[in-house]
Amino acid sequence: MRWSKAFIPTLRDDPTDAEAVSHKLLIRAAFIRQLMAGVYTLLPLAYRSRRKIQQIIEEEIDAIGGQEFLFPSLHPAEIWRKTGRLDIMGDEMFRLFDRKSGEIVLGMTHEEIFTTIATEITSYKQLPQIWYQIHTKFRDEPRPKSGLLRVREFTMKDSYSFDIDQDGLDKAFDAHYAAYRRIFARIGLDAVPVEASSGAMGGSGSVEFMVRSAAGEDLVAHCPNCDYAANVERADTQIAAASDDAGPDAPEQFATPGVRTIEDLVNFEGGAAADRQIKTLVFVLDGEPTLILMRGDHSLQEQKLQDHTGAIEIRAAHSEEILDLLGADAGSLGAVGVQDVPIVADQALRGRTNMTTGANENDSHLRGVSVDRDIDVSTWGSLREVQAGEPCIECGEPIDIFRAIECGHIFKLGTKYSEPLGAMVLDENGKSRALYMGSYGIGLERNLAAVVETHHDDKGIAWPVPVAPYEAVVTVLKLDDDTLAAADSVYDGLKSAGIDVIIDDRKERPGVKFNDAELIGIPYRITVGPRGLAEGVVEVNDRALGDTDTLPLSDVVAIVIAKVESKRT
RNA sequence: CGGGACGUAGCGCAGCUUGGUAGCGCGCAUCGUUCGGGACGAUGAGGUCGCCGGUUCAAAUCCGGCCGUCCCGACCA
Repeated sequence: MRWSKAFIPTLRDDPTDAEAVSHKLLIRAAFIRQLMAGVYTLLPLAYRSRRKIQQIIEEEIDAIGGQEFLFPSLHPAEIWRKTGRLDIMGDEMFRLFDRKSGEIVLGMTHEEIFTTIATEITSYKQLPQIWYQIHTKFRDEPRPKSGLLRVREFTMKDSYSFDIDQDGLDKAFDAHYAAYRRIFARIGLDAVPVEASSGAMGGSGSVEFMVRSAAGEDLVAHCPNCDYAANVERADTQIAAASDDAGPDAPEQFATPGVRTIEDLVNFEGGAAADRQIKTLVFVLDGEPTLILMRGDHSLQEQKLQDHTGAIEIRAAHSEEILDLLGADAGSLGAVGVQDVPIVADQALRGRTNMTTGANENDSHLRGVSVDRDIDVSTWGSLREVQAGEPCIECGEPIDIFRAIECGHIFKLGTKYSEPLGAMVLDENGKSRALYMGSYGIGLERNLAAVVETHHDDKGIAWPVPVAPYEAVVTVLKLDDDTLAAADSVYDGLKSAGIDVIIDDRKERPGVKFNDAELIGIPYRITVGPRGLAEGVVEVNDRALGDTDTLPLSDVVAIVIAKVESKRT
């Protein structure tokens, strides 16, 4: 490619709004343009990089026996209704109607649709199968943000495994786990596998691949000692042994004027320490008001509550609903004596005695509450969010928590989709059995942005060679016949060796060319100028290291080829 | 869904308070000088001021509605 003919409209002004670094750089360096909220055009540079990510993914999924398909994005709503996910997905699913008023949805994932073809698997002899596609997904995110990191239309590699039993599923899952580790390593991402919640996907287990980054939207609990890692939506917590005194025979009500928060009650004369308080939250789970009880110093993890209860729609109750239900405002709520409302309690409250909680009367609390004696708990669960510094569930050492970008997610689905959709096969005994399925996803553009988040400096992007839009740029410093001829010989030599190379033949000053190449992040720059040519040399600059070597013109092609090939994965 | 801000040339912005027919920087075009780390001069092209309505002799500016975009929150009662 000749830069003078390429569409690379490099900008030099930053967008005003502070956002993810990758977003700013991808805009400034002419990789992407926004079309509307959460929808982006990939310009040629970005598309080149995305295709390389795609190529790596295809190689690795093919290597574990994957077969590539192309499924439609338009789905009949009916199929989603069959598995119940038309409702579960809610507003996140784009919906439209065709000319016959037929209800259509845009695919946000493809478990149902792949399963329509999987019904054609009829015998255990055809198993196992791994099927995948790389295609567009549509998700009407409530709040798209951070450029390519959270969007409404994006490309996903989604694969699905079909097996006769759990053992087969485990093998397919492990194969994907290994393939994903190779994919992220090749792309240049340091992705940590972590235990995760399965959320709306359902199933028995899942692992997310997390890349540490300040721009990430997920929080990962990680133990530096034993390497335990889990999304905080899922991370287990240790239960500290409590040594409460028995307290009185019955709760005692006492006046607490103006006390509204846990903190207030800690500081109130005759109040209680935070870990001796019961925090009462009101949530509406699928329309049903429910009390959630937490220890005063603990935070509810909503995803854990959702996973525990199986609720689809979950929200905090409004203040009027709370008043209506319990007769008091938030700040004075409690579960003592509450009979007609489900009560979900965190396991940290099990067996606790002599606790303090709200009395369901404004400006009034109860002390001497024994949980087992005084509260009619419906179910117990692990509901609280793990905090940095608390003991690791595996080894007891203090854990740390870091922000991360979810770059891949793999699920064991079991028969959740095959049963309602009738994807059955006959086993060796002629018995009909539902397929065991797994699903496995990687968001390509998010991975592209994650690479930029983790590979940049004050000059711009520094692409790893395997995903760089161009592996090398030949920068021509002066457009005279001799310099151009020398530069063209380098360019042709690299190109014919299969190097992705671009020649910067623009009529620009050298400084502009250097800065643009660095902003865009091309890994190797070969600088060809009259000054060097007089000595028979050119320069090779390494974008990531910042090093510059001076090399004989006659050797430079072979050396750059060797450099590039050593970095390809 | 709640709160806040913004929408003016390809991009980044000023002008609006106090209404009088639109400007700055970058970029773009032409010419000249320069040119191994974001050059300079001259000339020039480019705008339905988000959309609709209202007030007014007159609206980018004031009022109302709508649309769009961004940010914060979505919990700790």
